[in-house]
Amino acid sequence: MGTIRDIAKKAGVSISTVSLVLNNKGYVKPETRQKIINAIQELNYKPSRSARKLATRTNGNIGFIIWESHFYEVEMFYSQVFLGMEYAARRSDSYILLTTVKEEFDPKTDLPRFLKYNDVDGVALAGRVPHELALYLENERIPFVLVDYNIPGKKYNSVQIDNYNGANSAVQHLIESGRRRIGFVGGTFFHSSIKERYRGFKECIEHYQIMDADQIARYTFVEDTETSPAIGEKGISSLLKNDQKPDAVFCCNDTTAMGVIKELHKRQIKIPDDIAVVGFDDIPNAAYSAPRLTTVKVPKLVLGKEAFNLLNEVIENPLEPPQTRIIATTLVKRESTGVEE
Amino acid sequence: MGTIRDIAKKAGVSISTVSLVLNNKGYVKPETRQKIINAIQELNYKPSRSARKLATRTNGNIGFIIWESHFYEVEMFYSQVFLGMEYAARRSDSYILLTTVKEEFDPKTDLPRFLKYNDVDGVALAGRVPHELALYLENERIPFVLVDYNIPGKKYNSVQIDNYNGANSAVQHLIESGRRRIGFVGGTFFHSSIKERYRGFKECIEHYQIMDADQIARYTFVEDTETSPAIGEKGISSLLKNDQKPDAVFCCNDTTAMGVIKELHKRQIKIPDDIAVVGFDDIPNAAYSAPRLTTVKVPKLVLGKEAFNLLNEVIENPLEPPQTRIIATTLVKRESTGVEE
DNA sequence: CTGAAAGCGCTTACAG
DNA sequence: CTGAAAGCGCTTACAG
Repeated sequence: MGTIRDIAKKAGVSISTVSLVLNNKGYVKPETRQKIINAIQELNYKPSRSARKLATRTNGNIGFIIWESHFYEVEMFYSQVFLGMEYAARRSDSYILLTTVKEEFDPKTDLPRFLKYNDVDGVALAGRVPHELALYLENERIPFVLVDYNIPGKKYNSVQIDNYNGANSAVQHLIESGRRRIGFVGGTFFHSSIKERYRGFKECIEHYQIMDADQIARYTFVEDTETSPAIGEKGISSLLKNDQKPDAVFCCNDTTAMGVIKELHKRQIKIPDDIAVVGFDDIPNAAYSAPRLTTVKVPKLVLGKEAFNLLNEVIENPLEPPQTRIIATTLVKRESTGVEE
Repeated sequence: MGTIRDIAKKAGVSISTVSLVLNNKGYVKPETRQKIINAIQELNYKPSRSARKLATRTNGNIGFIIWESHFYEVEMFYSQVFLGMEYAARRSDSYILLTTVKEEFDPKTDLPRFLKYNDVDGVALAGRVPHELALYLENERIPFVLVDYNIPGKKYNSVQIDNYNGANSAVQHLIESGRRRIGFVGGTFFHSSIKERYRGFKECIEHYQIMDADQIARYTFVEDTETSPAIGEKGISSLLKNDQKPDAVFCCNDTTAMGVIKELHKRQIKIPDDIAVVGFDDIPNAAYSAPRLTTVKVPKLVLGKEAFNLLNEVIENPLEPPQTRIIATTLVKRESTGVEE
């Protein structure tokens, strides 16, 4: 491989000059630059990352932390977010170190090793994470951003999905296609994103005045657990106990919607003829379920990319006030609402 | 944070001695060691990774490469393998750099940046990967291991699932529970693991002599594409055209089995009463499908851990002949074969 | 058992 | 426009 010194010798210049062209700094005479570039190519030279990082006193690494349980789940949501960050990182010279933390988290013993050994310039926290971890990062003044999550009562840098408007557009779509008794099925509001989706649902209905407060309440099913198909099954079963069956259901996410669909099948209730179903997320399965699921698509790669950009800004400029970046969603119309595009 | 020099000063020793205790090398008088340890704790000192890596001329990083399409798929298989590696890495001082490559791959333009810049000591290739990539690594003498894949005609270091015995035990289980016309549904044999599963299936049937070669052929459905539920649906539909319906199906993986189950439901064929179904992998869904799926469990975390261990051995000892490590599977009996444990 | 010194391969003022 | 020199924070023979 060789070192910068070999290049300098071969090109007949000093290592300072080589370093300048390596980093595209200062002004180097074109011929000199060319000689150096040639030498680099001939010797297939790659600068040592460690040496460079040592000299510049940076790490060039970014941490990506996710709940362990999310990694065991079926949904690929956070893998996609990671991939979005990784894509963005490819254009920089940083690497992303991915690791998990457990639900029960104590900074004293459970700190990811890149934090313990100070090997990252900043951290992205994906989805729900232990609050102790965020507090630790805040105290240690380690730059970080939350992705698709926020912590009540705290103002941190974060990248969020536009849950409110996403839900709003989904419900509007239902109303416009003639639905008048629209139910909601969801998991714990501990995730603010789900709370926001509910708000989007509720306010859209209020805006169009198709149901009164009492009806909304009767057509709302929320269980205080992590979302799952099981919630969907229970939820729709519960809504069906109303005297008048709902003619549409907005589910807090696709996973839940899958449960709803399963239960409706079981009861031989036709989708979308009897009841339309809408999800949120656009998981891979949504396009392949029977019927194919209308859903609010969350651009996960964009989420990751924005998280990367924001994090780097925070690293550059740690003293700026925290900001929130909102990522827009798009409604994907499929069979489950009967108006596939 | 401070540097090693601050510790030396505080403890009243030289930096050499601090380095010795940091690395647990040589012999340091207990009192001296204690003084140093105290200083480290008081100053909350963390050695600089870059400086250490520069001095030792190592990277301390390992690359993990996976097909991009695998990342978009529903299955979490390789995420789990990655997690197994990450767990193992936690006990060492290395980081794992995860990235993807596209299906059409040209080393000249598509090389992961950690290879381009020489930032890893070795690489794990997870699942099917471009052969050009493996050849590149071989030529460049970069240590690598294949995980759950191998390249025909090449002898590389690899960690493999015991597909043959896994399939064998699954089919044996079917035979022992009285099944006599056992079908096979699978995707492309390009993946040697699927070929091996088929071999395990076939040889088990031959061993028990429950079907002759002709029958085996008639009850085998293989489509030369990547596995998917769609293959399962098509496959079982095809097998059902036999005069005598099969009374069991061994699917090349759970994803395929899900398609089989779906199609059987549609045709109102009872599982396991009419037809028993077995999968392979034990994806999260397998335990929640209706009926719950009997399957061959692949210990993904172990796979990752062994890959990490083997890779490190290869890095230490690059000249050893390539080895293959086989990871055992276990049969998980559930409703779909009627003998849940 | 411990210290002084050289070296790892870069970057970055500072001269000129 | 380019070079000499110091420095980043470690490790590692080598003395003693």
